[in-house]
Amino acid sequence: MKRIMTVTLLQCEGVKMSLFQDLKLKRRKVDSRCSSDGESLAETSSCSPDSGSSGGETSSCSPVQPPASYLPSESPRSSPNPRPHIHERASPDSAGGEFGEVKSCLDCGQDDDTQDAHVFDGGGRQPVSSSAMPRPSAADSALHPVQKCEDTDMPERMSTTPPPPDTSEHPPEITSVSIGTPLPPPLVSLGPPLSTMPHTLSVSVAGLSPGIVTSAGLRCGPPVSVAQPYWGGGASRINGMRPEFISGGMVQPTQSTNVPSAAPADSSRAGYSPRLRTPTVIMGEAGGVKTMFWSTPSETQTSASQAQREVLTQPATPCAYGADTSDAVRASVDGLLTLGQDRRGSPPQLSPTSTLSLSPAARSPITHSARSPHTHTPIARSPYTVAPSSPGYQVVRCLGSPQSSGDLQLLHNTSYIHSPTSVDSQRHPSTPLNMERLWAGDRTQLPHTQPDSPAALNLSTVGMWGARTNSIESVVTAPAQPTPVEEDEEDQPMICMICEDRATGLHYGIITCEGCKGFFKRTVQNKRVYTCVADGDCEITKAQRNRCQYCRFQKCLRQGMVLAAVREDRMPGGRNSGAVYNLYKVKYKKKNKKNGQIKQGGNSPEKKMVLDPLMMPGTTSLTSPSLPMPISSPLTSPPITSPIPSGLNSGPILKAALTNPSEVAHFRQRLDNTVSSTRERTMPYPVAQAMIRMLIECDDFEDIATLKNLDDLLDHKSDLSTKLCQLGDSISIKLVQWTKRLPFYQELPVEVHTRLLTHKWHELLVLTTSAYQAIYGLQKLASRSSDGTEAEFHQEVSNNLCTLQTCLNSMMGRPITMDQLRQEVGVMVEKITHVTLALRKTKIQIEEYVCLKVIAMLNQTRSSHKELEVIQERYMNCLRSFCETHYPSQPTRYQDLLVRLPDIQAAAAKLLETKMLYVPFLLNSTINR
DNA sequence: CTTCAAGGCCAT
DNA sequence: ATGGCCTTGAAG
Repeated sequence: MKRIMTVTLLQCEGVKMSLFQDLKLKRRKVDSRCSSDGESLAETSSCSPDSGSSGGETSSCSPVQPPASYLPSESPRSSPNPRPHIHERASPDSAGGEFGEVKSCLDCGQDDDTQDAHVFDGGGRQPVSSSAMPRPSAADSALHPVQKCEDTDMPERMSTTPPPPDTSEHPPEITSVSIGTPLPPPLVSLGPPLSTMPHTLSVSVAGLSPGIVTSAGLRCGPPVSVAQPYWGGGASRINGMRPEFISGGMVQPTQSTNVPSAAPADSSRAGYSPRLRTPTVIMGEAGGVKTMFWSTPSETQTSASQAQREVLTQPATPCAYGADTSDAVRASVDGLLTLGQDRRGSPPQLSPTSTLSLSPAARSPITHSARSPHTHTPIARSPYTVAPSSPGYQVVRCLGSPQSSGDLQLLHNTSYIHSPTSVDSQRHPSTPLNMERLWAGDRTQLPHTQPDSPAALNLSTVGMWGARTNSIESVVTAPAQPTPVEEDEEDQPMICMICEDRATGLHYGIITCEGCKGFFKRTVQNKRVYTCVADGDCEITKAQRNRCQYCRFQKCLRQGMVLAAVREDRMPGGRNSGAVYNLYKVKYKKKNKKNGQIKQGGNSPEKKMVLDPLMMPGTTSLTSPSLPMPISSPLTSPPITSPIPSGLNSGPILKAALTNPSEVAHFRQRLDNTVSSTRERTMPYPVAQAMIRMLIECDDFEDIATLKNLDDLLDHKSDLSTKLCQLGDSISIKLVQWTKRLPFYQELPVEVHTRLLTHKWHELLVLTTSAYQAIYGLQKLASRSSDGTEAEFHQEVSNNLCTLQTCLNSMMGRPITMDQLRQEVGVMVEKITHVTLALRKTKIQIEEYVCLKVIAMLNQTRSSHKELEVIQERYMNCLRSFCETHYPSQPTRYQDLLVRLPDIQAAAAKLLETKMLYVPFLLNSTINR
């Protein structure tokens, strides 16, 4: 409680809520443990009737059945305060919302809903509500990091916003970066030193005019000078944001040679001339709002410093976080976007080379000529696009939330679904399921890592849904010929994916009947143990489903039913936590026949199932109006002959199951016929190899994953906030540089890159650092084998915490107890370690890492962007090609890698939550010590 | 408000 | 033990 109170002083509602949720979660975990224990006890003491069953229950156990647990139905419900469902893993999005959640004006606190619309509306337009956007001048900012309030002239400033720069001559550049990292409340308990982790780390990386390799010196923005004051009671925070969160080139360049951005700390003193108006990138997270955006030069700096000036002069408020912070963020965005970066409308005339030669990117050992922009595969011409029906595509589509961990598992399982015939589809040899071990916690025998926590879910279902979507899309894209399936989709009953009985909805992740739903629930709740008297491949149909519980349950798992969806606390009603529910939540999205027509001109009504919260229409790239030509069209290749990865797509079947049960068998047959042809659609390895090579060249792996100035960071005698600012600068700069070097950089508008980095930078961070640890960490720990066991995990976590403790002790100059550490960063370290170990176990290669990184970045959470999908598919195909070529004996390697993305998201979310961005770097950097 | 996926009830 | 039907309650 004390903690809550303390934090409340610093937080706005969003943050407070987060903390409360956190506490509730912890409480719930305790409860769950109790419940579990109680259940176990009950287990051993009685041979249970069904849960909550009052009468008529026999006490007979199921075959070879140990006593099943029995939790009196009234036990959890009799509680006056039933345990609420806590979202185990708050998604980054849900944590604080996106820009759209910003409610009030940065300066006056007035509501300003109008800002939402133009945050990322393509750029180039003047935000109607931009009057709220402070527009500091770069020079002012540089000279007067803290200035008086001048918010009264805001409207005027806005009205005088210069027109968008001529992008044909000077395309927007990413040269200035800020990382906003609001002080994490939990850090309060770690004491002042850590609390000096600045809200915002900023850096301006100036660039000269295109084509000129400039002094890419970095300037660590105001953070250094203003960091400290802002922590004291938040007096100097404006809306919870440190002023420097808006930054821009501010200082005169002190040199004209390249300054290695690899050492931002060293180069941070280098400044830039105000005349070198460069775009600003603001990246970070404030009050739950992730921020990262950049803008064109002049305005950026002007608005940045202006904003900073005003931010600094805002009256202190005890409620400095949350929406207000978001205001600042959005205000900045507005201001930045005011500059007009609509490259969509006016394609950049400059070569990417000239663009890339700007800023610190120029210091890259990689010459841009080596990555000629001309080698970029045009979006619309890429012949190597992954069909939305592909497993990887579906997997990634489902990665919107960090909770989607286990969801991908079905990618492996679906091979079963892919079986040739109706009968075969249910009968298959499989690894025997040891249910005793399963209930004891051994989830390894589950169809590829079905998660055992609510936070990690089974994606299989999602994948199938996605496939179904594809199927629907296939129909949709043939507007003139709506199929019968489409026509009476709504009237058709659903069929159970387990027994083909009439389904009643989505249960525990898949479409099932009430019977299979109940069966699965009882089995899990009571931890029943079944055995099969035959050979474990009994056919499960409506008529025979009760003949073999073992095979029925096995099929439940195989088809993707999620263990974690069965609530431990038996809380009725409501929705599952996002951690569980989002993974398989599906929605029908009916588009208005007239207004919601398919972009491509489809005339038929579209009934589309999308994954929520991704809310991605999931349409194929062909539906993108911006694409001059179709990429891979279901029209040209009917649904059934479309590239369906072998054994990995049950979409058509599910689609049929949901819409027209009579077609199920037919679909199965047709699916089977196409299985053999899927490989032929794989991207030729030489092509993939070339593309991967380009990615590797883009990625200065070690540079981005480690700290060059670790010793300096660990020296507590120097200003910690400065060092952290520098670290933040370094991170953001490297990410921006990486983005700009990407082969497809020019294929997307700047605002899209902005959005991507805004939402993904922390995931990229986790992936990079974890992959680095996975690849190089073990080399340093030669004695340790990577067996992926629990013991190894705990050992690794423990080691990492020790490492952190040592580092923090050194950084802060005072001891931090392990308890403190565990409390504040324990979960985060665990999650990161989990990712690291998983990647290590897979023995991830750098080729795979670079592909994953791009895939992760391009993964969309809410909106749909066809170009992104196309590019993402391209690299997914690359990855698959690489995996298939180099690891033919590991048919699931591709999926194994993709399934790490949800874990990465989860870890990244936690990283954001703790705001201790330096942690993974500390862990990485110590590898070499 | 509606939706819908949880859990519960209880006849079989 | 099963499964049809009901209640619940978070999410939208």
